[in-house]
Amino acid sequence: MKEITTQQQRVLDCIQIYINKTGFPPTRANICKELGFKSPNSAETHLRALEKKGFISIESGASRGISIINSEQSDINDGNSYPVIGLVAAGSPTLASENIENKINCPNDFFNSDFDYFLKVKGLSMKDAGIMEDDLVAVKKTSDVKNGDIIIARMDDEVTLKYFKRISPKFVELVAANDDFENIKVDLEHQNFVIEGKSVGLLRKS
Amino acid sequence: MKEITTQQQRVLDCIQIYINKTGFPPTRANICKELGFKSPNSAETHLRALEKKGFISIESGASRGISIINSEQSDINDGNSYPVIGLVAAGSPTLASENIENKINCPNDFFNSDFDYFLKVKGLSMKDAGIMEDDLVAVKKTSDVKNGDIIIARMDDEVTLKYFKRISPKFVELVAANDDFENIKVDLEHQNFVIEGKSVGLLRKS
DNA sequence: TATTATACTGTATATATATTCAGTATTTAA
DNA sequence: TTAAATACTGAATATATATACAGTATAATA
Repeated sequence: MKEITTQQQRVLDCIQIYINKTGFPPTRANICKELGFKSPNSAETHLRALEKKGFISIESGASRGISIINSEQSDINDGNSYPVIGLVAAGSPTLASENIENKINCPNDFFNSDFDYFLKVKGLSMKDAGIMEDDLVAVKKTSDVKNGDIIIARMDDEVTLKYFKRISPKFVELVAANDDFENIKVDLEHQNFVIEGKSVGLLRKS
Repeated sequence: MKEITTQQQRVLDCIQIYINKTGFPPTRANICKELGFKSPNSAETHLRALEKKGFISIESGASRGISIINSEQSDINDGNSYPVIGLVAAGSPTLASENIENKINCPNDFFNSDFDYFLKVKGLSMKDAGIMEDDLVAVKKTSDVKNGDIIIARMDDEVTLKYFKRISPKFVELVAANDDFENIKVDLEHQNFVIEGKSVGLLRKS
């Protein structure tokens, strides 16, 4: 993160205050009015500078398309607000903001183990384990898993929730809790396989 | 706060998710794209309905001028303590201290509805509904239940967790979510039947 | 029965807004 | 000392966006 100038800081503060007040970001004209500029281009150039330095992002063409990039809350929570991440068929369940559906406040000792985020379940492959569609699985990011653990695994670009079962040093089986689903045998040497974490709890809102 | 319809809830969720994702509220067109509407006026009318009911505020003329009104926020009491009550075959699940196994701290807006206590599940009669042994069901004390609700019912001295199904003015059926269990037909006139409450959420620690 | 609320499609438009271009001036780094 | 970054004014414009208007249809309510 590069250094910010006094004026740029004023503009950044102005954006934050505007969002706090109204719930949505300002236009160029709004910023001008707040800070006394007479040309929208004053705001524009400051915004572009802030964007270049990584303090904000600007969605091209969108009105009020400014969002403040918060470098503080690096990725995970620091208090007791946990992100909810959608389980998408393709792509990793990262904590990048575009994957975060919302956040849930809950004590950090809520489950028996600490955890990092909630994963919103799609499909019924773990039905017999009592995990239903739209359930929120509390996930602890770790690769330290043992047989019988419910794990979040990524193969190539597909993310799945399955029981973990090691069948030999080089082979792992991902076991579904639903007769309608096939188990997946993973060749650790020849397949791209990553363990994202394991389930340490579950939350259902209904 | 008036009642919200299913579609209005979808629009409200859509707005919240959009803000979480992008940092700024959606346009009418954005909402249409997300929810599959073909006319911006579909979004417009939903927004006006949500505004009228007090869920959002809309700044006239401003682009993306939507902000969500958070009615829950008023309670600073975020560390509420809820009792965990064991589901015992005989006897009512009362809040008397001898029935309280322990207490759990969780925000009072944790589930979609407010609730009164956690019920610790015994047995697998609701297995196919994703409710397993030792799960904690968040229970709202009420007798206002409708078909399909998962209810906590007491017959004579036996407490059970079942689906509620009214089959006639004088008969109710308690439906299990497990083929190994028989459904129970209740004669409201001749049997001692009390609805203790209904499930509004679930918590699993594992 | 009429009325209101809900839930949409489809078209049109005034205006809100981002963004470019043309300047001026000062300060900082190579 | 030359370029690049900062810090503005002022005008112009394509388009993004809110919003009104005209319909259709269904369910709930009085």
